[in-house]
Amino acid sequence: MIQITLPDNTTRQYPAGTTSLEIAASISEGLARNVLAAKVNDEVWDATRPILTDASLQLLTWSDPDGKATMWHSSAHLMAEAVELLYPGVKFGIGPDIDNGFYYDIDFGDYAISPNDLATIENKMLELAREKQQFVREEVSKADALAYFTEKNDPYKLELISELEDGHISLYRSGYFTDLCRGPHLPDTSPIKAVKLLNIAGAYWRGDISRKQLTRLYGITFPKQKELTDYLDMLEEAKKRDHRKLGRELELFTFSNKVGQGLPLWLPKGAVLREKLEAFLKREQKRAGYEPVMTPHIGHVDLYKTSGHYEKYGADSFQPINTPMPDEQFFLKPMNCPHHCEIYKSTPRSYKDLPLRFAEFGTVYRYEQSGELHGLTRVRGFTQDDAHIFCQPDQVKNEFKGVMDIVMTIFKALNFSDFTVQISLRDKNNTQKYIGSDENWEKAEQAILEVAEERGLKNTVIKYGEAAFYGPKMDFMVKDALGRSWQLGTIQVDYNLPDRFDLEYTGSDNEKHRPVMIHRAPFGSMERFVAVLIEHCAGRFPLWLAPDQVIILPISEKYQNYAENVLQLLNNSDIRARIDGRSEKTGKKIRDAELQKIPYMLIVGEKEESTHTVSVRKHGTGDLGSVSVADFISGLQKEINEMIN
RNA sequence: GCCGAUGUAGCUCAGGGGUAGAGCACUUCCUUGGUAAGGAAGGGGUCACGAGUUCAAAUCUCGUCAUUGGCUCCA
Repeated sequence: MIQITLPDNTTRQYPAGTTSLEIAASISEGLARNVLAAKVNDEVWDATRPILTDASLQLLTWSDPDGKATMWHSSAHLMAEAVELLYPGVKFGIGPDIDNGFYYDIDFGDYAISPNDLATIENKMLELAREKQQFVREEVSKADALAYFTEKNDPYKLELISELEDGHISLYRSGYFTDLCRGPHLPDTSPIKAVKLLNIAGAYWRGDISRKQLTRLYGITFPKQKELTDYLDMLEEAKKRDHRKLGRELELFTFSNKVGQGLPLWLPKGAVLREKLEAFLKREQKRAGYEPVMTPHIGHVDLYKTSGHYEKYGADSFQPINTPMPDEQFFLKPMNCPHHCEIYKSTPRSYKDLPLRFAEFGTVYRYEQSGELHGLTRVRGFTQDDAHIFCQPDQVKNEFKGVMDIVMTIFKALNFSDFTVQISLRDKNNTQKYIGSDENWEKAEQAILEVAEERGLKNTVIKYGEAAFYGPKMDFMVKDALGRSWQLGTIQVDYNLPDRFDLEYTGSDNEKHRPVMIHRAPFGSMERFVAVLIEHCAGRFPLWLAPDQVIILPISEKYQNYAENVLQLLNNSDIRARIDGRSEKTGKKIRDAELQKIPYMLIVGEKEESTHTVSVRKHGTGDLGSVSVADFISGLQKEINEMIN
């Protein structure tokens, strides 16, 4: 007999070799029907795999992330089976589950596959799923595995097997399909009730640009049709929030092929939005002891030779700007740090001067690959809300704390509550690939971890070996409407540039010391931040940011004068407002203002003019009744102050 | 950069070997109105660009450019 410990810490006895599925059945039949996989001693297993020793057991259903992952992984096999039946002879790469579904990389050979074919594959998958095909695990020797896939003529699988260790190879059979696979899988295909193949894309074999490009089919499955419908609705909703679409509709930004790919043009309303964000951060930075600096958009090639960027990125950058002088070259600046290092060097520094915090909204240019450009999130010219802190090693912790406070203030002001923090530390087993002393690394990493702890950050992920060669970092990732994680803010320690630029300060011991440099950008870039913000709030910006905060809607031309009086009062109080003076009915003006997502509409007609009031309508809410202009203004100001102070 | 898809009016799109259509937007006129679309008339397009096939190309073919879904990349 073996002893099984369940999540509630109760234990049960079963004969050795009992499966998780059988254990589930012994608890309740309903549970057994819903079991997709099981966590045995914290390892996800097939629910049909016999348990031979005492173990802790957690039964996994659709509500567990690991249960979903198992179902999607099995769905990838199911799709492969359908594809193999429909397109005999295709070769298979890999087919894992992902955050939202699964994919399979397939070499279709001479078959041409188009989005129109996806429905056929979906139907085949459903047909096969209904057969309740069992997933059967089979442990095989390396020789047998090689023999099987040689016989099947599947070169990609052979390559994968050749790298595996004998004795740790398993195959999974389901229906007509057998795949090299570690598992785990569903007991059978019956939970897969709804299938949607989402798109087709190219993907390099093993992610290697020099190798063959396979066709990647993306899909997702659900145990209920309703869940699929909801998921597809969610994707529709996400499409409506796409910042590229809203950017056009709300007249925030545009692109011109004549100006160039990936070079955004900010329209007046977008510029207001951006300026408000900048002003907000500038105020926070002033409070936190930053000093604004300004640097040019180009820099001499020697600057980037010193920084090391010339060697690393020179060939992939916008190419040098030549001058009438022979051999004189400048580069568009791809980052602000080298310029800021030179500012540091402009005068001798004492430990008493530190920390120094140089801040600049610096516009930089990077020649991103054309296929990578995407709306405002990936562009070739963008403005970083950059700052560089130069400090002593034992000041790192305090500076980190200060930066994190700024990031949190921003997230709070913009209602970003769904974010994660990623801390990237060095690989402790391979310290020689990092620049900087062990002592400083130790100090900085410790400081970052402590600050995260002290600030009570939830959702913190610590990644060892993810640090750049020049220092550990902390990134803030925010989820957008599609559930994609975007990296926004970043705080990064740098031991490299201070060395390369030979930065120094005189310590209390009257000796020269090397300062630590911290790069930080709470927004990341204005472009990316605005893009994520647009999708986050679906274009309904918080009042303090809205390009038009108020629109005045006169009932008819007779009230144009009164509308202008009201506008004047609003403008005098720094409220951004305009009048819709078109010869349209009020209903039409309201509709248009709602579509433009303007926070407040003020309807003015005879009644309002005679009583010096405005009839207030709030976006998305409706009629709020009449108030005096003065009361409206003070109410608005109060609302704004509560948001950003 | 690579693989696939797409490119028709400012926007969203229909059409399709015989020299272009709708809705919204825009202009003008009528209407002067009370909380999500008042009415009429009108202007606007070398159908991305360049070659080729054809009596004839916006439509078919090829190329280029751009957009787009991914991949790779992201100081």
